[in-house]
Amino acid sequence: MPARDAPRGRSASIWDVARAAGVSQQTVSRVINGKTRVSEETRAKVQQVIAELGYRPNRLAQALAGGPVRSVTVLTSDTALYGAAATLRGMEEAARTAGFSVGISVLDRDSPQSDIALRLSRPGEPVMVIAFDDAGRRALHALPPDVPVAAAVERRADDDSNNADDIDDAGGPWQVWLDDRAAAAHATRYLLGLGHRCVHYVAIPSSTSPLPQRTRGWQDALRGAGRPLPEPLQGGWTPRSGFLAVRSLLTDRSVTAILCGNDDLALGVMRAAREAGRDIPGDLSVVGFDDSPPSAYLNPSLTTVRLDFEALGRACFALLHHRLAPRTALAVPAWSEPELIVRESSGPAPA
Amino acid sequence: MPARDAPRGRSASIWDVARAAGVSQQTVSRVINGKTRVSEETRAKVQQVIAELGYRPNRLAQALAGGPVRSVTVLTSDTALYGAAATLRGMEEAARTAGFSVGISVLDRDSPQSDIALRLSRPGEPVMVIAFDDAGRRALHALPPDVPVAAAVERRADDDSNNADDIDDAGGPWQVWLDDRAAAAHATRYLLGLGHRCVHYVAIPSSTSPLPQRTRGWQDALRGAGRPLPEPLQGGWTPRSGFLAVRSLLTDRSVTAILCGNDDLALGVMRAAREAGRDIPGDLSVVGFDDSPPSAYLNPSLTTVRLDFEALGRACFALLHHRLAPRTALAVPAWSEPELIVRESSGPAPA
DNA sequence: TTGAAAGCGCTAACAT
DNA sequence: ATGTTAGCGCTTTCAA
Repeated sequence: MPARDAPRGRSASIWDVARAAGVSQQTVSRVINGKTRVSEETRAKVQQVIAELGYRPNRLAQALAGGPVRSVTVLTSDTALYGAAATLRGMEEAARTAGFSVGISVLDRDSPQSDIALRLSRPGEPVMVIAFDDAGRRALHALPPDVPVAAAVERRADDDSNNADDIDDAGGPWQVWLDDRAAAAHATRYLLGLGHRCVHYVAIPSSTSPLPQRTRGWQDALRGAGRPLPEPLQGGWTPRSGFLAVRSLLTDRSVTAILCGNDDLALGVMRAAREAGRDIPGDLSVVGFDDSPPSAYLNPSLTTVRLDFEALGRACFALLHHRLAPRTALAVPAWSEPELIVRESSGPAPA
Repeated sequence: MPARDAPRGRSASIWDVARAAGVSQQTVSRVINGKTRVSEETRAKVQQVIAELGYRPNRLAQALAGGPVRSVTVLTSDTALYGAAATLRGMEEAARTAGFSVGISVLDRDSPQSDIALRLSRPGEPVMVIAFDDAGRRALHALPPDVPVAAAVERRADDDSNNADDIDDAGGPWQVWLDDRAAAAHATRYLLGLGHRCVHYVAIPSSTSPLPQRTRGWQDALRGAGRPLPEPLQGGWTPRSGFLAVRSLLTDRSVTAILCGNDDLALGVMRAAREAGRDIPGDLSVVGFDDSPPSAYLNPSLTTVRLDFEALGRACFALLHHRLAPRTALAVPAWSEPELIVRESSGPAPA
């Protein structure tokens, strides 16, 4: 066994452990990795030395030497948004539980796509993309082909659209999504069921063109009920954008129900309603999307669609994990279907 | 120059570039790192080949070979909380801008401290800790001594406490914090100035013992005004905990002003007030802490203390960066002082 | 200005 | 069951 110096300033390496334990460096490696080909006696001795020296394996070196992949980078575009933040939490938790270290890289609105590869710690580094919006989606497409990737996306893969522009399986089957479309339709039907003649919609910016899933679901329900389709109002991600989007609309008293692309928009809409002298839910019903944490405590509390972002994030990791190390069966944990949570902000249409 | 095979499946390495460019591997390294000792001609040639081959340096190998440190791991305990999430955003942005890759590891409520070192990708990996709460603080203490660390913490280093238990400079000077104490005092004085006899306080869980900064600031102001000090009410992090904490208190009509440890608590408090038939701000003033995004749009909109978490995160990285590579001067970007944002939820004491 | 050699800490393949 | 060897892709010496 080649002699190595004792640690001098630098922290203990696998060689230091090997020398102190009187075994080869390779045996230490076997112990670290839980391989079976080590006698109980030797294993115990090595682990004792590891504890004594405070040895911690260098994951960089492990990865470089071709060890199993134990790291993943998450690309996401705005962690200030509840959906992205919750999805990230789910991904991080699942990855950490599986022994992966998690890198995160936030996409600027206008970060050049050529940068994407440089955010990875090495060629071939596995990646998860939170691609609910356009920045995420562009990043997903800009990823080099040799990168193993799984993504949480907006649209469903089995979309029934005829629009060729909308067909896009660049991510292959390695995608997970929530059924926004059905959820939006369900929420809209709920409002129609309350007697509202029409339901207006304030849209979030979307990654899909021409029509995002939530917008489609809303249209599905209106069409199904034989109602006219008003133009969707274009909002952003913030309460302010919701506020601005509906301000003029609210002067029209025939508008009695508004579905919002997320809870923040709904917050702005409710504010605008208050300033317009509208009563919620007396003469205006407002429904949000996401069930972000404050929603249950707003005044009035917000009727909204609960989406299981955390479980979606966990499932996305499970998908990636399976892609990296296919085991017997692909076991992706299930996530809950979107669920309408009825609270105070919605009620029967005014007489 | 030793011959190497062309890339076969694996992506291009520095050797592939060297061979294709007809230079040594070392010269390619110089070009990558922007060293000056390369002729213009050679540099151009190498860069052209790099582009042709789609070569991307392997950051793992760079780090392993003793290159400059270009990665950092953030330890944080609950990214669902606005303060932690905003601080993380600031850290990530600053780090990415400086060319660092960012790892993130979320601390469980009861993750064993022995785990901490294993979350790092290598011994000596630099770390930032978001230590606003107890989990973060314990992680900060559990970090091995050879780890370069900077932390965003709750308490100020120059605390005037006499309690030895409270003195703790384990993190050394590599800490940044917001002046919670002064801010809480300011908010409390603001309420007293509106004519309120007393101000009650609903506390967030805290990393410092026995008394967290916000609680102290609140007490400072009450003492300064010669008012009695009610027991602080213990809340958690959620609206629900705020709701539960004050429910019984609100039956007492002499309670006219409540300061909350964060905006989520305030949300729950306002809900409880509504259910108790109290009018805000007519007969009850509520003030929050953090200025989280929804606050401006709540009903009523929330008077709160704005804290510049993102800038704090950026400053924390600047500190760490300087620690890793001391340059001429330590230039830590300034962050804003806490600022009271007066909105609709606070007003004069009832007659 | 450029090249060659050594080695970062580890794992895999092949010994024994 | 354990040891030896050869890299992983790069940066640092040191030489030319």
